[in-house]
Amino acid sequence: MWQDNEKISLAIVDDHPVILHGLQTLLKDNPRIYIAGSFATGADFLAFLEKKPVQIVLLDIALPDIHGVALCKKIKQRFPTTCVLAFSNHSERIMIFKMLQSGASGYLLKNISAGELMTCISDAVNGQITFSSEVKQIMAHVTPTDLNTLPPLTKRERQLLHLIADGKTNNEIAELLSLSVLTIETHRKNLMQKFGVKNAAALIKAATAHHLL
Amino acid sequence: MWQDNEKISLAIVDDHPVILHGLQTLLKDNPRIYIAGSFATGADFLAFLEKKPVQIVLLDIALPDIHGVALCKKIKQRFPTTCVLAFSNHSERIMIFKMLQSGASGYLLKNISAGELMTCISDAVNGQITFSSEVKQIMAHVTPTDLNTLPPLTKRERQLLHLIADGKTNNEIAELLSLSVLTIETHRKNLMQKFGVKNAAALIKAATAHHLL
DNA sequence: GTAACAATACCAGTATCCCGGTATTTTTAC
DNA sequence: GTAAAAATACCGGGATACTGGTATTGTTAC
Repeated sequence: MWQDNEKISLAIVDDHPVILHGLQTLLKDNPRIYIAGSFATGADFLAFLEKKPVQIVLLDIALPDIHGVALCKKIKQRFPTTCVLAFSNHSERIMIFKMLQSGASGYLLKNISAGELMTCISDAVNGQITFSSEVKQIMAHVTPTDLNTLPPLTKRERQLLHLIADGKTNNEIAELLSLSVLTIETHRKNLMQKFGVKNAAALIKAATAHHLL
Repeated sequence: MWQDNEKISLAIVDDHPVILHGLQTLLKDNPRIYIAGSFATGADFLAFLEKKPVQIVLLDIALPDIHGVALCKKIKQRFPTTCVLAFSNHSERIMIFKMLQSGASGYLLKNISAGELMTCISDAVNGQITFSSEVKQIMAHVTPTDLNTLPPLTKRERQLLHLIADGKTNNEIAELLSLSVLTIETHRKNLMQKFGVKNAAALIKAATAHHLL
């Protein structure tokens, strides 16, 4: 258990002023927390960290300059003792695990309650992995889409995916790219194999589910 | 111009505690604003309005009990003088216009700055339609998808859409629904006509763009 | 009750796709 | 520099989809 008399030094990184103020309000009256700073960009926060490390940071994933996953990695590389708590609207399972994989100590959705927020912060500072209740539910419910890990697509395949989605026929695509129709057929075949589907309609649906269109 | 000495009476409806606190913090120090109440559900707010009308309400669109568009209509029906400012994360053009259509005085995205928020509130109270800067941009950029208004689909067509997206062939669908293959072909043909596409792949893409899958 | 629409069904012909292979040439990565 | 991966290309045949019609029978809405 965390027992120190000192306050927990905490930083907030979020480019939404409303969220920023909300978090500050919820946290500033807490006697155990000291808000070391609030930042709207990843660069600002990294620069600050160099001068003044903090114990824990509430990190939005959608930042203007850098993706939350990348920022989290950077933070943990340079400051392994700083706890990163993802604080986001993204409720996709894959996002949660990407953040954890990148060293985050937990994942909170922005609809978290004040009480829960406090619990999660102290859990994280005490070295535990922690989640808001909704996140726990998301993690518990695996959908088939979550499971089927897609083999990586090649550039050509991604390109074809878009053309197929636009309703282009193999012939049209072949002409457009100055390739043999047979080549296009091969690519289309490989795409369907990778997605585990048996026609173009299902291919487009699956690709959409994987945020590839 | 709004000139009254009295403060603007304002309510907030949002089920995210962090957002709620953020708005309160940003607004409570403003001498021109009186926060009449904060609510997490549409029902709570409607009940409150009956007792104590407010001049303006900041309304989240994603509420647990009722959709923002429906709530806005109800508010404007019973209390036409109450200004509704949509306050949301939804950045889709169609959403903006649905809210305006339902009587909203403006649309703000949650990444709004403190200054902008104040400007928008006074604009709305002064009877003007108002938007946060990002919303203005969204409204200015029409995409083809926004324009093509889809003819309404029948029940059967919606059903077929899903089966086609799942990769089912006409034969499979016909068996599944105990219908003639020829009937399925007709439905599929009508679907493609309605969406203005010429094959199943494009159909699924278009349907997805219209949030129908 | 009647007009409009939805749902059903039919047909013939063509276009396109999908499957099962195999195989060569570039590119990329260590 | 060499091994792996990507991109290219080929083939035949069967399956499926798409086009362009028409037409009958429920079902709703005024």
